[in-house]
Amino acid sequence: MLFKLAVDCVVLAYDHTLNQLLLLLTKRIKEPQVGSWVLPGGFVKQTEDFALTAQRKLEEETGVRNLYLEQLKAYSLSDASTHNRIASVAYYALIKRADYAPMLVDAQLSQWVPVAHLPALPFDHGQKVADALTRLKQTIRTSPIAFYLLPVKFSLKQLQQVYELIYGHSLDTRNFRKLVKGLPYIVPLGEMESNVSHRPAQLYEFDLALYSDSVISETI
Amino acid sequence: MLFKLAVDCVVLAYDHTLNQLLLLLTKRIKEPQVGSWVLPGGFVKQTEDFALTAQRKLEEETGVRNLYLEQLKAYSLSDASTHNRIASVAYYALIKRADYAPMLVDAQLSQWVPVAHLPALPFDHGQKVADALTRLKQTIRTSPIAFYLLPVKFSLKQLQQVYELIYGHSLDTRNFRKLVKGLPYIVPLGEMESNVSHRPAQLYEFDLALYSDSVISETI
DNA sequence: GCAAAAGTGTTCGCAATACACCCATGC
DNA sequence: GCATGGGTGTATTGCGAACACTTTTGC
Repeated sequence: MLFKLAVDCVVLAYDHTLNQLLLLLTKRIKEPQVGSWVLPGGFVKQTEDFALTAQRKLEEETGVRNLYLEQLKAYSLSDASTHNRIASVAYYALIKRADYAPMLVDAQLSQWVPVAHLPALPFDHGQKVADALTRLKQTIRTSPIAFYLLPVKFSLKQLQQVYELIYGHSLDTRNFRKLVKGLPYIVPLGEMESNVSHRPAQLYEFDLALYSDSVISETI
Repeated sequence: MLFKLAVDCVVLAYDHTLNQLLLLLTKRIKEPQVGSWVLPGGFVKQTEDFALTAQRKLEEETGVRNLYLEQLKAYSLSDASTHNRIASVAYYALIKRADYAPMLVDAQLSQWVPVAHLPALPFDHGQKVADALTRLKQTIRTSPIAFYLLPVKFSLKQLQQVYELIYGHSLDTRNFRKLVKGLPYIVPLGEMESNVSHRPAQLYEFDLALYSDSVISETI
């Protein structure tokens, strides 16, 4: 029994003006389900492993190279009617909104939709998105991946909002800031927000080297 | 590009006399690597989804029907030399040692090895075992799956040992027992251990219905 | 000066940790 | 009676949760 192997990507970004997590969808250009909005993805090629397929597809569709990419799991498509069945491996990716090259959105071949108001998706793509969000919730508790969604320079408010969106509930601002200030790898830049009609926020940066150090010292 | 799809199973059991987690290995009967010890598994058949393949293989090889089975992830085999490549989906399973029908062990076609002293495994099977143990560590923190490894009636000492083996470090007995006694779904039977040359231990049972109740009441 | 969001400390309760001795059985 | 593992309670500490006001900017 032989399979075609597809890779599907749940690509998430954070829009701080909307204060929403966004999911990237593309328009199908082949049967079945031509014209409907689905997860970006494609078939695994000769020399690729899955992760490479996912990376290639994402670079084609978003122009983004610096991203967080992690495999979710494999799904067997229920549609076992044909001779060559299709199986798919789902990945989820976190990208910075600003890095996204919008050529495909302009051509109406892709769009961002808020995960809070997802349309029904064909195939098992709805399930994959749900699984990705569950995984993200778990992973963000133990791993500093929020920074893949945020601009390089961000305010603590933005950081908090990302956590609130992913957890699905609000956090206490004072407790959150207390916690963050205890982390050596989230470093305040001298810089402030500008052009806001209220008190400007201090900007911060995630320092990967300091994070690695802190992980090592915990392990010892 | 077409693939053959294999399923590999990391099957774990607990032996309380050895106080070890055991991994099930089978002897390969085909090239490549004939005669070496590998994870049990097989190819996905026409009408099956992966989980079904895993279940079928496990029943063939262990005779066990009541088990915990969860997908780990998909692996692309690096050996991309041939025309039809092989991809594999790994599962991990927890079974009760006593349920295992030992016909294959007797025939020297399979064996149990302590996970603490694993031999090097061919292909990427070593990686799969490592990934399974990592996943198990995470899952056991939030989900009562230790009971799939234990006999129906078990002592608190046995339960503690399972947690210690999976976590990889020892736990404080008094604190552990205090915690367990606070759980409504771990119920003491009147019964005691027998034929032990020391004070016999109280036996306990995991009550799934009570567990479900407690999960629901937490959610409300 | 007013609207709007940034920023800041203290208290409380609970859960995790550390720790040492008596008990019941088989031989 | 002794060897072996079963079984028990208390005190301390650290961490997460709750909570309200002042500050800085643009207009």
